[in-house]
Amino acid sequence: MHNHIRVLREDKKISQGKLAELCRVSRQTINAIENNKYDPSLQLAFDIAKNLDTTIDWLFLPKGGN
Amino acid sequence: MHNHIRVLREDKKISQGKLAELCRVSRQTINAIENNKYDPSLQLAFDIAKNLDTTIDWLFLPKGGN
DNA sequence: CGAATGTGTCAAACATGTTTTACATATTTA
DNA sequence: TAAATATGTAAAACATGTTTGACACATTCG
Repeated sequence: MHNHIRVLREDKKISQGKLAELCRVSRQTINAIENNKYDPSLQLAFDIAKNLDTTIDWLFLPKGGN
Repeated sequence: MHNHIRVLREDKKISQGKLAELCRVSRQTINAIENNKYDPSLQLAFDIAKNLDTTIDWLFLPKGGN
């Protein structure tokens, strides 16, 4: 699963730590997701999308196409 | 997290077992998700949405609004 | 330069999602 | 009515996601 978090986050000029705080998760979690270490939970995916003013369907590109 | 899986699945007249097979997970997984025992992984959420011809953002209603 | 901020990473512990096997009960259909 | 199909549920094992604390390195800013 690929995602567009980093670009959008940098567009909004907020740090991984700030996004983590907005989503109420640790900074390591955001970092791991941006670097494709693992996928976020569905709830966290919604939180990230919301805080980056977009939708899950736009932010994430599932394996196997959608 | 609430979801509209059951209605959509019944609209398409497929069983939990059939949807499970299409999504390549066990029937118990689909059953647990329909009955809000836990949320699917992000990848599985995409697979379910795809097989029900809809989007994650339409299918799932995250806790805390979106 | 030195301090502060941002990013990458690691390990251990803990939380959540998924499979398998199994059984009970209901609903449909031959 | 009997057989087949569909659903709910449970426990154990296993896989994945998340936290905490820690450290390294780079970049920015006073």
